[in-house]
Amino acid sequence: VSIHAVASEAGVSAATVSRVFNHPAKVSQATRQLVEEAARGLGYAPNASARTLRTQQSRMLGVVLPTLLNPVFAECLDGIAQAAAEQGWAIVPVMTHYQLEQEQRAVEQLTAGNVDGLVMVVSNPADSQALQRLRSLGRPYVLAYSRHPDHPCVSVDSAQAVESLVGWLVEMGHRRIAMVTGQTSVSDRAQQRCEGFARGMQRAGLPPATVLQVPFIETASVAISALLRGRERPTALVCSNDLLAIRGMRAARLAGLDVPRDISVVGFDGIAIGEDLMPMLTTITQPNAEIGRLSLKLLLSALDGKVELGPRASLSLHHGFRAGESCAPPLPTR
Amino acid sequence: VSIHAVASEAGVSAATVSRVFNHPAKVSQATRQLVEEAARGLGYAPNASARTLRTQQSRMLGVVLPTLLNPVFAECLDGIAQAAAEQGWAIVPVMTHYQLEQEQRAVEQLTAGNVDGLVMVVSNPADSQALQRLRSLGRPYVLAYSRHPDHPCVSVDSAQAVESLVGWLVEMGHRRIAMVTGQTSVSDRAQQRCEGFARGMQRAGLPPATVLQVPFIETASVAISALLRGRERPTALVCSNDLLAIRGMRAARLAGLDVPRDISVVGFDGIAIGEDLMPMLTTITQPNAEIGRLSLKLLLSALDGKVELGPRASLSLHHGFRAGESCAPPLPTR
DNA sequence: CTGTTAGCGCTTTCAA
DNA sequence: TTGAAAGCGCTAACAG
Repeated sequence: VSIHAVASEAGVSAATVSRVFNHPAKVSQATRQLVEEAARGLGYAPNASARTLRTQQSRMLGVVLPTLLNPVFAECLDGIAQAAAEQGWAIVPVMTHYQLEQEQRAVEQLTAGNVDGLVMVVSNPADSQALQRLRSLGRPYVLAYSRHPDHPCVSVDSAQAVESLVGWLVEMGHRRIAMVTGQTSVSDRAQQRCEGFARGMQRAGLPPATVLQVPFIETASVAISALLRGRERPTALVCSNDLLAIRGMRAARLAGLDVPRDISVVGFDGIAIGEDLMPMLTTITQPNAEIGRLSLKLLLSALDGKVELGPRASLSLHHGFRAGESCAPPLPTR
Repeated sequence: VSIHAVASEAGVSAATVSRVFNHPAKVSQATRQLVEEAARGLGYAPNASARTLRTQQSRMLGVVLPTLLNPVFAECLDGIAQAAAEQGWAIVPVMTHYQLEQEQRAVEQLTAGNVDGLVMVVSNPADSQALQRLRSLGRPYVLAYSRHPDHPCVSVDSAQAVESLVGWLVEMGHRRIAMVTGQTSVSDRAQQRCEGFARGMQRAGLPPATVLQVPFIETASVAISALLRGRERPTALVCSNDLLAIRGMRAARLAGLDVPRDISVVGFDGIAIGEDLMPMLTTITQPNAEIGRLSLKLLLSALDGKVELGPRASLSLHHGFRAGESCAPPLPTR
């Protein structure tokens, strides 16, 4: 059922039907009602591809993200989807599983697929050719979580967050604090968090501390256990994300340590499930859904021409802190 | 850069360029190479909407699901996305947040948006007009997780799973077993699980037991605490999903009970994070990613004409069981 | 306020 | 094996 069916049903031209849907004010009251009725009667809905072909606007946005298996990104995509739905846009998500090459392919696929813009979730500006490509194509895009002077980003200041967190732990009495992180070479966010950690330790006048890097999530528990079994083990563990922190808590318990009595654990991200744990995970929270929502809104503003999508458009959001139950002052040393 | 640009660059007609991309065998070796080179040189990629308009095939699939905030659905969508990417299809997810009305809208939006088919995740055949609509439109669709004799479904037999689970608990020594579930009126899966629970209890010769319904996730902890504070409290809690089970464990601990010593807790779904908890969550596992993957593949087979999408196409998968650490024999009564 | 017309980029007969 | 031509459904000048 096409626009012509509606047109002839209503006894008007296709152009008029089109106007009723796109510029209702340009059509007389009477004609409009006539057309609307005909459309309803036939169950007509404008054909999206025809409209896209004609207007060069698909009202679809691509979202490139590593995985949905980390709740951070699920929460973020949820925010993106919500904002998109509100504005009548559709989203097309593509998962890269942290593979640069897949990110590349995703961007290629999405741009060929006529999306009007993209949200790149945790893309790494340092080594992503995908971003270059987008720029050279002139496709509007926004980076979520990343921070970079050359791109429009929506993020929180992780480094500062971790730095102040370290201060908080020190105030609580901790001295031997270790950092656990994923591969810093592939994640600029992990890097920033480590940097914040280093700054925090330095500012507290403490010596540079252990930074345990666990490349694969599967081996995290093992590595953390080893760290905890050592003598002079840390009294607090700062983890670069919540999933790692949760594994850290498990590793600690398996090593016979009580959290938080024997060891404090802190995460980063603020995924919802952390609140339901026992002990509730202490963590730096990011407004994940909000980051998604705002990334999308920023993108839409740009498509509206309301905003120029340069680095100056970047948004820096506030992080939060969930006190939780996984931290406590260290036991007095005997 | 359109097909004509490539055509004139290569000194052939647009039709030939089209053939090179769609039916390479119909073009001579020489011409093909010529065209391929020209296309590469110009960075040409066929315009998706034009192609869709012409062929009436968008290579896009809609996915309607309640939320990404429950890892079950995130895992499922991950599977869907993976299968789609493998076959070169794009997906357009829409979240309903369990609102029937939004489900309706989602289907309307997606069909108008020219998706070639849809995966409906946990749609409730009993009260979803959206499914009727899809059927009357003749749009292919597959239900994930649902079980219904009139629709093509990909699911596991929850009732049977819970029934056997109850048997396992009874064998372990439990007699006072309670079920905790979300609103059964809106979820046919919750209903099935409760039914399996009832059957299991009956089969064990135990009296019909408490079934605690917690409509809102926020209030789950409160309700569960109340249940656990009662005298003659249950020694085991069967929860209709993992999120509920995790909250249940927290509620138990807050009530001063040790899991599993004082109370056993079992979940349903097999979300990944359950494995990292302390104690590791005992649960009936569903192959969530696989359910997504297979739903999508079934849909694609139907679009290929390889399969007729009737109820006979439904797939029943095996559930699994993760022994975990959240269950133990009940303490001997003094 | 409404209709006519042209064309978005592509695929597919049909004819050569 | 290739090209010419028509048309998928829609929108936006433009003219009336």
